[in-house]
Amino acid sequence: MPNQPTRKSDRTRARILAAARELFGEHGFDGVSLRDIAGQADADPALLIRYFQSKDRLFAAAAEIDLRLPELTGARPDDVGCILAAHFVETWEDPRTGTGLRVLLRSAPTQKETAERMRAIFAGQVMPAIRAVDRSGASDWKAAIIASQVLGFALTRYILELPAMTHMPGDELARHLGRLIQTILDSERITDADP
Amino acid sequence: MPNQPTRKSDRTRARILAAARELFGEHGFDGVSLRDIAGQADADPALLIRYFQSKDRLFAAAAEIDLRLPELTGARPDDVGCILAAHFVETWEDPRTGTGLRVLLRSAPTQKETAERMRAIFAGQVMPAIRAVDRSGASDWKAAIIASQVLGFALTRYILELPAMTHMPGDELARHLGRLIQTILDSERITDADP
DNA sequence: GCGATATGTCAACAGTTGTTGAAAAATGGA
DNA sequence: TCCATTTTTCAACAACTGTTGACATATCGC
Repeated sequence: MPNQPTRKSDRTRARILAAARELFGEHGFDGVSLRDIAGQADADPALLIRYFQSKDRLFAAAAEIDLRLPELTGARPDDVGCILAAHFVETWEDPRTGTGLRVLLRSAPTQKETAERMRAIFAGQVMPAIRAVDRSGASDWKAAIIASQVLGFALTRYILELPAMTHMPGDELARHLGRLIQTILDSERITDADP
Repeated sequence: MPNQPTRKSDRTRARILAAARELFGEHGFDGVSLRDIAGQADADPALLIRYFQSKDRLFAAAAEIDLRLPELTGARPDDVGCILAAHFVETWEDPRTGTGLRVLLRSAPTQKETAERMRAIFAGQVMPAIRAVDRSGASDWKAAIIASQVLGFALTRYILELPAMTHMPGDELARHLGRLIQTILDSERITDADP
């Protein structure tokens, strides 16, 4: 039976992937061995290779994400910051999507390929979304600063876990971030003459 | 001769430390082996242990930093954001201080003790500095958000190296960041009634 | 029952890691 | 020169890594 709707191995494959996402998200690529993942998934280390070919490919599968940024073209310009911030908090708090993001952000600083993937996500998903709502000619620096804000919030709250950040309720966090994003979107390019 | 002004070994010790700072800052704790550092410092791997006892202690020595935040009590309130931002860019761009910061931020996501050290720096250096210039009762969340902004800038520019961030001139970066920090300092606490 | 295929287990490989202790070389004062 | 101390080198250790291939077990149509 080559391709039945649900094969026996698909469930263990999913178990392995779930364990990998959880451990990679908490300790990063180098902090987790295949035997660690195999132990958590109740599987043999050789199976991980059988199903995912290599540790890198397993990590790549665990780090697969889609930002699913909301459509912004129809939104009121003053609401864009709020919308983006709310979407950010939702995506990071929901384990189904947040775990993958944690995997990515946790390992990107020490894994060159992961950093490259984040750059690709920025160029392919974040920049187009900002361009769609920014009528000023050069919106690239706005996208970059917004990305730095969002990643700064994520880093301090979910990765470094600064107490002042983890203690903040999600909706308050969203309002702060929304305000800041809106500030960037509304601002003009800073020139040398600016104080 | 027990304690001459400059002993022979002090120079190789310094060479080892410099190599460690450079490599740890670029690849993180797990991405660098003692043999890598020894190779770069033209020394024997055993020497690193002899001088620093263990890899963890060597890393700790390489990650030793002091933010040296400027005295803000006398500054005009409207200038604080600009002052902090300028100090931030200087500290990160200067290799003497920037390398140590890179070591810290690169490894903090995967090294629990390094993350703990960053939390300590935040509590011991950043929060007091913000408290000194903020007259509103609760300035802790302001300090947390400012830290997230600063770390977001550092992460995207020096660690992930988003092109839109690395291409930005230092002074432009400082002006953007200064504006944002000032916005946070001037803002009031957000309540549920806030749109 | 049989045989084929899919699934899981086991032991072992070659390489790298941090760390150690003993031996060798360099250094400088007597 | 010889001696004592500092500085460096060398070889090896035990543990862990990703990965492999051979073997065992289960599953299911017939």
